[in-house]
Amino acid sequence: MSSLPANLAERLKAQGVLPTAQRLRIASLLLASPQHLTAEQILGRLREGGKRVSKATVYNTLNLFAAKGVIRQLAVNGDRAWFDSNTEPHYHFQDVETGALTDLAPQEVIFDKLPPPPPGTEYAGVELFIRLRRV
Amino acid sequence: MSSLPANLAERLKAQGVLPTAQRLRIASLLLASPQHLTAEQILGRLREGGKRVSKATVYNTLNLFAAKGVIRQLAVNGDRAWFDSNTEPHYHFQDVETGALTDLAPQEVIFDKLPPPPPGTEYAGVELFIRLRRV
DNA sequence: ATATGTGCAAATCCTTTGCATAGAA
DNA sequence: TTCTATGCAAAGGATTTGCACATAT
Repeated sequence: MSSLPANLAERLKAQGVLPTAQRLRIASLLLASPQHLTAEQILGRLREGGKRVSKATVYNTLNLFAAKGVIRQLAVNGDRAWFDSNTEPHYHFQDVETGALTDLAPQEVIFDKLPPPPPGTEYAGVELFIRLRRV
Repeated sequence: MSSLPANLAERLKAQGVLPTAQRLRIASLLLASPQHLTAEQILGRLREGGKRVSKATVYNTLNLFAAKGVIRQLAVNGDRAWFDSNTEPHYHFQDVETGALTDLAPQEVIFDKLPPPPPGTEYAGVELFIRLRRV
């Protein structure tokens, strides 16, 4: 419904990103479906696919995409960053052991009460992680 | 109300932590009040106070404390870990720019609906970060 | 005694950066 | 051309680890 490869270049341009070959490769990989990938995973998959992309470009591109709102960067585990292809408001389950993330549709979480932003501030986003342990 | 220095050794023992001199120093610093500190901040304050503690011991101790439930480790910003002296259920405001954390009392957030844990899993905790931007 | 903790420096892991080359406008 | 992107290797910063010495039971 959103980003067929053919539209990708347009989509990137619309979000202020010059659509180069490497950026299109990274975008088509990550935006193919709702998913959470690390930089290393993305680099690995590109190289499996025979694509030549440097680690620096992967990081540069992911940071650029996150800054332009093409993807969302999740800082969950402290150790490494996860990049989420879903930029719509939503929440996450997180496996305590592996750190793996699963999307939660926004309607699965309803807040009855949230604190107002303190004076001089405004909401910039709500991050909700429900940690799960296997039993 | 909770951990006067005199009780600290008992408290650590009760939670399965051998109360050594370094551990007591770190505990009395961090548990003195509800706060969020990084490992580097803790190391710095101990050394300002003329205490001799190695970086490795600070990290070892913080990890041990977190594993034993003496403190809570927050993985928010991706770059460095924050250690929270408050182990009671509660949530956080987070400054988007600095990453600084502020406690939210649990009664300030009320969930009307939360998803059930998927089969084979159970809740291990709920992390809620409300990101704030200065205006 | 015997197990556990501590300190130091080196090692590791993720991410960023400097700089020369390649590509886009 | 002129500006921006890419690749490579080196640098950077937080955290962990190996090992000898010190401390706890």
